Parts: sequence; structure tokens; C-alpha cells
Amino acid sequence: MRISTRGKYALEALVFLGYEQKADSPVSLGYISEKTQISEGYLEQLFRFIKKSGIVVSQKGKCGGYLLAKPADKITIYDILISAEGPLSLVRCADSEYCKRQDKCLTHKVWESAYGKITKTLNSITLDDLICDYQLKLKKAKIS
Amino acid sequence: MRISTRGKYALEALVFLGYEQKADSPVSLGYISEKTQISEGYLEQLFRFIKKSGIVVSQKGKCGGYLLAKPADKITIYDILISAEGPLSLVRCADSEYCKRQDKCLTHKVWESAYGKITKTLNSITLDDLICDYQLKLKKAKIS
DNA sequence: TAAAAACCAAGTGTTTTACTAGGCTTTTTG
DNA sequence: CAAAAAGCCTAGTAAAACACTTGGTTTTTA
Repeated sequence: MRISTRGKYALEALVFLGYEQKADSPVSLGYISEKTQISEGYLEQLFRFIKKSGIVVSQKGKCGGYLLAKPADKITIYDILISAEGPLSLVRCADSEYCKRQDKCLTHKVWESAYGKITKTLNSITLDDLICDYQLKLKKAKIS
Repeated sequence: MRISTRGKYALEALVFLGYEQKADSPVSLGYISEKTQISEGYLEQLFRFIKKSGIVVSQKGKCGGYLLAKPADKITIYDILISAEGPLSLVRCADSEYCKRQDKCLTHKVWESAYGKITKTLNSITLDDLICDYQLKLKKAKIS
């Protein structure tokens, strides 16, 4: 039961983007890569994918980069994770023909209730919450 | 974010085992395999592993097989899943050196709270709950 | 017009998954 | 006591998923 690094990277990168993004000036992947140590090539791939679900917009050309498409407190962690990883089903059977083997799935109930809890939790945390945490951490680091 | 078939198979097989197990006579993997359509070789591997965590016991020899080590209502789904899959961390970073890259993990909070909810949910369902569901399903199928 | 950025398709090495093969050991029963 | 039926064990393997990388093209701005 794992979230792949894809989702984790997306989340980290967006926290950083949200923090850095000031006055509608886009943040480049090069900069995000430098700060987060995630390879730029991988970020490119990831952001083009994320963009499809509409949580970021891009600006091409020099001085271009990415911007959050919505205020950070309107973007949930769930939004981000599914935008990066696609639907997060717990087991393969849940959403397809993998389960045909058995006409009545004995364990469906389990995956469904666990999945419900996860989505609820992930939807209750917004990107803004994490950005605030990040700001606090930076402040503390300065003082000490 | 997936539970592998390993965990799903374990759960299915144990529901079946719990249902079939009468008066301390062990149930063979051959029989479980036949009924669940899970390959017997795979079940062997799986059950030997599961056995280590003590939720089943085995009996060798002819007429041998497996038995639940505890009453089904004392075994939770969580118990079963970790016995089959090992610790279910949501992201790799959570439990090791994967996260060293960044001295403070921005997203730790997310994985932790989601993980807490999952374990709570999975711990709230017992094997017996699923066995009862199974019995009900069988009854209904008979009537119709 | 050159640099810097996003865009894009395709390739690649590694790891994990899901399973299989083939043999050994223990117990029961005819 | 021998044969059958069960679990026990190690190792191998094909396929998929993962985590990237390569090598370009296009767009924008200074």
C-alpha cells in the first residue's frame, strides 16, 4: 500500500510553488528542481501531466514557468495526488475486470470503507495548510 | 496507492478458511485453491509467510492443512494485511532513509494522518465480519 | 536573435509483482 | 510399512510498474 514518489514529488513541488509564487509571476521548474532536488526532467513530465487536471497553468517562453490555477486553500491534497497518480484505488479489482474471477467479491467492503476514509482525510488537508507549515519551519530555522 | 493482490488473496483465502474450518479440522490449501481459484503454489508461499505472524497454524501430513490460530472475531483485517504484505507505509520515505534528501519533510504530516485513518478503519473490521457477509451471500444465493 | 523556458515522444535500467518448478519432509491410512 | 496427501522450502522467471533520461521542438522575452 504505497503512494509512489510521483505523488510525493508532486506534493512537495506544489508546496514549494505555492510558497514561491508571488503576484502572478510564474515559477520555473529549473528553480523548483534546484530547491527540491527533484530532477528537472522528471518535474517536466510530472507538471505536464498535472496540468491536464487543471490545478496549475503554465506560461511558455523566457521568464515562463508554472502557477497555481486556484488559491492554495482551494486545492486539496487529494486533488494533487490524483492529478499526479491517477485514481487511487486500493486494490486493482476495485475499478475493473480484475475481479471477474469471483462473481461476488468477498472483500470489496473492506477496500471501499478504507478508501472512503482516505479520501476524506486527504480532502480535509489543503495545499495552503502545508504551505503554512513550510513557512513556519523556515521561520524557526532562521531564529535558531 | 495500492494493496497488492498478495493482501487481497490473503484476505479472501482466510475468509474462506474461517468459514470452512469446523471443529478444529484443518483445511487444505488444495481445497482453498479449488474454491477461490488462487493458484495452489502461490497460496503455499503466502500461507507459509502468514504463518510467521501467528494468525494461522498448520498441520502437516495427510489430512493436514491450516487453521486460524485465534477466533475470527479476534483477527482484524489490519492484522491480515500486514501479515501478508509487511508494514503498510503509504510512502517509502515514511520509514527510512529515503527522505534524507530534505532535512525537514514537508509532506510527512499528510502520510501520517492518512495512515492513521487507514489503520483505524482496517482494525475496526474483523475477519468474522467478512465471514458473516459470506455466509449471508451463500444463503441468498440458495434462495434465489 | 539568442537565451530560457515549457512542451513532447520515446527509450532504459531497476525494482516489484505474481507466479511456477521441482524437490523434501511429515503424517495418516489402507 | 508403503503410498498418498499434505505442508515446507529454494530458486527461478516473465511481465509490469517505476523512476527516471535523452534528445529534441516550440514559444516568449530581453
